[in-house]
Amino acid sequence: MLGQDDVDGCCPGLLTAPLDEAQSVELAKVFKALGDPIRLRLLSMIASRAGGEVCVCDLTPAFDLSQPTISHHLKLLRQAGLIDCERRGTWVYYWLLPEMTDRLAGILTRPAGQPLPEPAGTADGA
Amino acid sequence: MLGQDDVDGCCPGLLTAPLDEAQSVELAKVFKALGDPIRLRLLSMIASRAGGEVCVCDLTPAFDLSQPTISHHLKLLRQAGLIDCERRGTWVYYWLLPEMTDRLAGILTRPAGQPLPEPAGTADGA
DNA sequence: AGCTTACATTGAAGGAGATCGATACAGCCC
DNA sequence: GGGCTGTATCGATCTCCTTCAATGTAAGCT
Repeated sequence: MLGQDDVDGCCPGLLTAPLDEAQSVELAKVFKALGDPIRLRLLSMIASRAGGEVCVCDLTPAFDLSQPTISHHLKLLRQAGLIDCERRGTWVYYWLLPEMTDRLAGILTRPAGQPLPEPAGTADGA
Repeated sequence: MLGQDDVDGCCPGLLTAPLDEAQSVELAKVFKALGDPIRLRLLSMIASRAGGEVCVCDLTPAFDLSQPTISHHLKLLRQAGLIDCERRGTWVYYWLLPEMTDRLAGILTRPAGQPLPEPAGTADGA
């Protein structure tokens, strides 16, 4: 999933070559998961946790939303491959899957040797 | 916009500290703009263009969608701060705003000195 | 077993987003 | 000016997403 082909090449990049249709669909799923304030806050709370994992019981009360809603958002983040979870007794713990965020960061990073010209009509423009 | 406070600190990070509500709302807008296959392909076509800019007339025929739909997606990408455009005669040219993608990449990059433990029950777990 | 707590799933309601046809606007050409 | 081409906006429709209350499931406790 998510353009595994590219990973072979080490530096895929949304920004260096046009994405094909299948890649864009896979990538969009992950970005869509990040495209919600609640999920972003959930992810940041999980990722920034010292021990590396957070109990749902610590996440839910931080929001003004019902418990099923939080559970739903966590599910979407998990389906996007951004986090994973494990039940431990009564509680469920979530943690970040840094592989995915690393991949996204790489996809959004342009290789150094590719400066953008300034086409905004200031240099050679009109 | 988009957590300008953080930029001062140089390494904001979704992954190092919990996002506050306002930050998450701003960030979510940008990720939401990326959360669509069409917009991802548009962005990659624009960003990977050699000259740094693309004419809409080169973008529209690459998709099986109507011209207003492509225009709409370009507008969303522009409102997200990911691209900008300029009319030049009859045609309109779009280009990437690398500041935004750089910022996103930074936000998704964890500082080196913060290895994640593996809580998945393989080490000390059950 | 029965009760209680923690979390997930289901089903429904409301709102937001994607898409299109029609139309408006901007600039070129005759 | 009149017609033509390229692009944006408008309005409507349809689908998807967010949210909740209700319910189901898993685990601990008495």
